[in-house]
Amino acid sequence: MITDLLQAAVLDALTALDVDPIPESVSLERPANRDHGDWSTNVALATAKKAGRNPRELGSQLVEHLSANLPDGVAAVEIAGPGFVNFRLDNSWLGETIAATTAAGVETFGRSTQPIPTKVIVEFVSANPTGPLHAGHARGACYGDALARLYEAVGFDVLREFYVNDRGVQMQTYAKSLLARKNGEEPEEDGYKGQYIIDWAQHMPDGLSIDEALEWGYEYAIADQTEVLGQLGIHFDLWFSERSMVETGAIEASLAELRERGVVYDNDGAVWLRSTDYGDDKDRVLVRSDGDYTYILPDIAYHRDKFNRADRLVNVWGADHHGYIPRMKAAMEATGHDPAALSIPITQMVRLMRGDQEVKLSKRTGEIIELRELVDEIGADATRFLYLLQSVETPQTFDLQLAASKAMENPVYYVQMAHARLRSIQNKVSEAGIERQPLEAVDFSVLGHERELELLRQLQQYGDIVAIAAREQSPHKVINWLRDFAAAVHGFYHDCYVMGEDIDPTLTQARLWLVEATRVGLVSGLNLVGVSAPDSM
RNA sequence: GCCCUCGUAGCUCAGUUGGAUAGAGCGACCGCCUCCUAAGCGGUAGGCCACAGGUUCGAUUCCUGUCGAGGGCGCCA
Repeated sequence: MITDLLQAAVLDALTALDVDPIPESVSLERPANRDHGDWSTNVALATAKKAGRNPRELGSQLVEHLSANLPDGVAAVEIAGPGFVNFRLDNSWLGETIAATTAAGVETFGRSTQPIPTKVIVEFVSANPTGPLHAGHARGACYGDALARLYEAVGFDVLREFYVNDRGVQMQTYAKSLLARKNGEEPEEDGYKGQYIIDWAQHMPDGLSIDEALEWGYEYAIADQTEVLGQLGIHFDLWFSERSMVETGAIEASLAELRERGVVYDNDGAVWLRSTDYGDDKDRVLVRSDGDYTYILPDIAYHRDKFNRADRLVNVWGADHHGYIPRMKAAMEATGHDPAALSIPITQMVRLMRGDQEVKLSKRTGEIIELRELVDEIGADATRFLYLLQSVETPQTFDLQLAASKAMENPVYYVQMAHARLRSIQNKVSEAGIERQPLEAVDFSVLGHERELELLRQLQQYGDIVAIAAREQSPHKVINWLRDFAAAVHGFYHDCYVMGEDIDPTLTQARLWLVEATRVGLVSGLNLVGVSAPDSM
């Protein structure tokens, strides 16, 4: 890697200049402004004070030393600003980047080649099995799956899990509501009143008992949720049943363990977790005075189970659950687990708009918009891409009109069109009877157009972007890269013709390889966010 | 009242462990098709990075406070 080379060269120079102390690491970054070269280090600024030197002066000395001993691939070293040292590369990296990218291919480009022996469980969606998924679940669904893909890309061993709250009063209520509708009656006061209950009840067999209705409704809801998630290309490795932990005794085992650790106590006939000892603002009831569990005890049991199977846990929760993070972390600490091994990204709320108009309810049912309606209206690719468009930490405004638009103003079409154009070039060239020659036979020194350089610069950055996106749990960074990269593709497409009367065959070959490398990058990025790369549009 | 998240262009949002002149898309205005899809490309205008302090060579970024927005504070899940 060029960065290793540069770091070593800078450290050598610092030693030669008797800088003391020598910094532990030399940070290299890509300057935002291209006039500042290809790579830049602030090492002179960072070390000057400790070493009792003037930053700008130290920088100049570094430049002098480095210029006299130019590292391979470096064309020039310059001093700038308060003491930045900037590196300008020669053009040898162009061909190298193309070769590396195409050799890696879409499956491995930008991804870690070495598996990390760490098991990560990403739990997301985890909606109640009492109805269809609605639009509010979409952000967590798209985010959770993209996060899982990112973790896989950097080498983790990843499991996707859906925690099914199939125990508790809501299941009874759900079953009663189904039965009521089956009999043509209104559900009781606090029952489920949605249109979907009426629709689903019609499919339910006659004469079911409440337990049978519960089982039937449970299966039906899970099947429905699985289907719509499948439309989005989201599949879970495990649908973990809360109820199963009653049967296996896992819940009682967890409670016994908590008692053993002395972190629970009895009061008012209930069993309490002493969570205030671990940073929570209140102690929490684990077992109610009527003997039933609150949600938190099964939750603890579930996390205990997960920690037995994995090293790191990631729970994707909606903003309405953020208040539960402290108690969950407290519970983990109380059970002897490292709270830092559990991370809980929160997805902020989404406002659905149709143009200027806020969309609160479904036109069809007059109720909360189902995820299925959303996917039917705008498609799976747009749903995934647009929900990932921005950081989940910030509330999102989602415009359905824009999402359904088949014009370039729609970011997902803009990016997919970039891929279609690359394919189009390849097809045209192929139709003209031109074959891409072996890499070794191609002269990449003919490349150098600003559009070409921009594509290659972005390809070079992609691996870093993936690593940062995974580390920061921010798939939207991949989306941003894709948008920038697509812009570079459209610019190249516009200004740099691959084939034509006035295009030298040597240039055609070099650009043909560049097109393929670019395509690999684009497809790899789209795969990471679960969006398709169509060959034509 | 307490807790969490957030506040950047007219709108929707980026901003990579604190770096150089804060970016992109949309909208507005102005250009570019004899040529692999103009479903595109280029340019111009548009900013007190909510506000006030602090930390330091340097703060949109870190800390504190104020104001504003959203969410949460059950023996519901």
